[in-house]
Amino acid sequence: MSKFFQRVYRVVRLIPPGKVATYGQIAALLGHPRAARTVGWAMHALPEGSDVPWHRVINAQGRISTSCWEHASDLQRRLLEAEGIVFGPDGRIDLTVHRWEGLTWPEIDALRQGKDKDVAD
DNA sequence: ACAATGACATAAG
DNA sequence: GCTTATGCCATTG
Repeated sequence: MSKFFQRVYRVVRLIPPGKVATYGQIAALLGHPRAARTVGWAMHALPEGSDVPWHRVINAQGRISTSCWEHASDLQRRLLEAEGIVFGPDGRIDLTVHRWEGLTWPEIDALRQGKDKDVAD
Protein backbone atom coordinates (compact mmCIF):
# COMPACT_ATOMS: atom_id res chain seq x y z
CA MET A 1 0.00 0.00 0.00
CA SER A 2 1.47 3.31 -1.02
CA LYS A 3 1.63 6.29 1.23
CA PHE A 4 -0.64 8.13 -1.13
CA PHE A 5 -3.36 5.63 -0.50
CA GLN A 6 -2.86 5.93 3.21
CA ARG A 7 -3.05 9.67 2.99
CA VAL A 8 -6.19 9.41 0.93
CA TYR A 9 -7.75 7.14 3.51
CA ARG A 10 -6.70 9.48 6.28
CA VAL A 11 -8.45 12.40 4.64
CA VAL A 12 -11.53 10.40 3.80
CA ARG A 13 -11.83 9.36 7.42
CA LEU A 14 -12.03 13.03 8.35
CA ILE A 15 -15.19 13.52 6.34
CA PRO A 16 -17.98 13.97 8.86
CA PRO A 17 -21.24 12.06 8.52
CA GLY A 18 -23.80 13.83 6.40
CA LYS A 19 -21.10 15.38 4.25
CA VAL A 20 -19.52 14.31 0.99
CA ALA A 21 -16.30 15.14 -0.82
CA THR A 22 -15.25 14.78 -4.41
CA TYR A 23 -12.25 12.83 -5.62
CA GLY A 24 -10.67 15.96 -6.94
CA GLN A 25 -11.23 17.72 -3.68
CA ILE A 26 -9.48 15.02 -1.74
CA ALA A 27 -6.66 14.95 -4.24
CA ALA A 28 -6.29 18.69 -3.82
CA LEU A 29 -6.14 18.34 -0.07
CA LEU A 30 -3.33 15.88 -0.53
CA GLY A 31 -1.42 18.38 -2.61
CA HIS A 32 -2.19 16.69 -5.95
CA PRO A 33 -5.10 18.60 -7.45
CA ARG A 34 -4.98 16.48 -10.59
CA ALA A 35 -4.70 13.09 -8.99
CA ALA A 36 -8.43 12.54 -8.70
CA ARG A 37 -8.16 9.30 -10.63
CA THR A 38 -5.61 8.00 -8.22
CA VAL A 39 -7.96 8.81 -5.37
CA GLY A 40 -10.62 6.75 -7.06
CA TRP A 41 -8.10 4.00 -7.46
CA ALA A 42 -7.38 4.15 -3.76
CA MET A 43 -11.08 3.74 -3.04
CA HIS A 44 -11.27 0.74 -5.28
CA ALA A 45 -8.29 -0.78 -3.54
CA LEU A 46 -9.78 -0.23 -0.11
CA PRO A 47 -9.46 -3.20 2.22
CA GLU A 48 -12.78 -4.64 3.22
CA GLY A 49 -12.36 -4.20 6.94
CA SER A 50 -11.28 -0.58 6.66
CA ASP A 51 -12.95 2.13 8.68
CA VAL A 52 -12.82 4.50 5.73
CA PRO A 53 -16.16 6.08 4.85
CA TRP A 54 -15.57 5.57 1.15
CA HIS A 55 -19.25 6.13 0.46
CA ARG A 56 -18.82 9.81 1.29
CA VAL A 57 -16.55 10.20 -1.70
CA ILE A 58 -18.29 11.00 -4.96
CA ASN A 59 -17.46 12.64 -8.27
CA ALA A 60 -17.68 16.36 -9.04
CA GLN A 61 -21.14 15.93 -10.47
CA GLY A 62 -22.51 14.85 -7.14
CA ARG A 63 -23.11 11.38 -8.47
CA ILE A 64 -22.02 7.92 -7.54
CA SER A 65 -19.08 6.96 -9.66
CA THR A 66 -18.77 3.35 -8.78
CA SER A 67 -18.80 1.07 -11.76
CA CYS A 68 -17.90 -2.04 -9.85
CA TRP A 69 -20.57 -4.58 -9.16
CA GLU A 70 -18.76 -5.56 -6.03
CA HIS A 71 -19.16 -2.02 -4.73
CA ALA A 72 -22.70 -1.49 -5.87
CA SER A 73 -23.80 2.08 -6.36
CA ASP A 74 -27.08 1.44 -4.57
CA LEU A 75 -25.12 0.35 -1.53
CA GLN A 76 -23.24 3.62 -1.48
CA ARG A 77 -26.45 5.52 -1.94
CA ARG A 78 -28.05 3.66 0.89
CA LEU A 79 -25.15 4.44 3.19
CA LEU A 80 -25.30 8.11 2.28
CA GLU A 81 -29.02 8.36 2.77
CA ALA A 82 -28.57 6.74 6.14
CA GLU A 83 -26.36 9.68 7.09
CA GLY A 84 -28.86 12.26 5.97
CA ILE A 85 -27.57 12.91 2.48
CA VAL A 86 -30.40 14.03 0.23
CA PHE A 87 -30.46 12.72 -3.31
CA GLY A 88 -32.02 14.72 -6.08
CA PRO A 89 -34.76 13.39 -8.37
CA ASP A 90 -32.15 12.17 -10.83
CA GLY A 91 -29.98 10.60 -8.17
CA ARG A 92 -27.75 13.62 -7.77
CA ILE A 93 -26.48 15.03 -4.51
CA ASP A 94 -26.69 18.74 -3.84
CA LEU A 95 -23.04 19.53 -3.37
CA THR A 96 -23.80 23.10 -2.38
CA VAL A 97 -25.43 21.67 0.71
CA HIS A 98 -23.58 18.47 1.46
CA ARG A 99 -20.12 19.30 0.20
CA TRP A 100 -17.55 18.87 2.91
CA GLU A 101 -15.52 22.00 3.46
CA GLY A 102 -14.60 21.53 7.07
CA LEU A 103 -10.96 20.96 6.31
CA THR A 104 -9.03 24.19 6.43
CA TRP A 105 -5.39 24.89 5.73
CA PRO A 106 -4.42 24.50 9.39
CA GLU A 107 -5.92 21.06 9.34
CA ILE A 108 -4.26 20.26 6.07
CA ASP A 109 -1.00 21.36 7.58
CA ALA A 110 -1.65 19.07 10.50
CA LEU A 111 -2.14 16.22 8.08
CA ARG A 112 1.10 16.98 6.36
CA GLN A 113 2.85 16.86 9.67
CA GLY A 114 1.67 13.38 10.37
CA LYS A 115 2.20 12.14 6.89
CA ASP A 116 5.73 10.87 7.46
CA LYS A 117 5.08 9.94 11.04
CA ASP A 118 2.56 7.17 10.71
CA VAL A 119 0.93 5.91 7.62
CA ALA A 120 -0.27 2.63 8.94
CA ASP A 121 -3.60 2.50 10.66
C1' DA B 1 11.53 2.15 -18.07
C1' DC B 2 7.33 1.66 -21.24
C1' DA B 3 2.46 0.61 -21.87
C1' DA B 4 -1.89 -0.10 -20.06
C1' DT B 5 -5.45 0.89 -16.59
C1' DG B 6 -8.95 3.33 -13.69
C1' DA B 7 -14.81 4.68 -8.17
C1' DC B 8 -11.86 11.44 -12.00
C1' DA B 9 -12.32 16.26 -14.14
C1' DT B 10 -13.15 19.34 -17.75
C1' DA B 11 -14.12 20.82 -22.42
C1' DA B 12 -16.43 20.02 -26.72
C1' DG B 13 -19.88 17.88 -30.00
C1' DG C 1 -28.23 15.97 -20.56
C1' DC C 2 -25.37 12.43 -22.55
C1' DT C 3 -21.30 10.72 -25.23
C1' DT C 4 -16.35 11.56 -26.72
C1' DA C 5 -11.94 13.11 -26.35
C1' DT C 6 -7.89 14.75 -23.67
C1' DG C 7 -5.23 15.59 -19.56
C1' DC C 8 -3.51 13.85 -14.95
C1' DC C 9 -1.40 10.80 -11.62
C1' DA C 10 -0.12 6.70 -9.15
C1' DT C 11 -0.27 1.60 -9.56
C1' DT C 12 0.72 -2.62 -11.92
C1' DG C 13 2.43 -6.01 -15.43
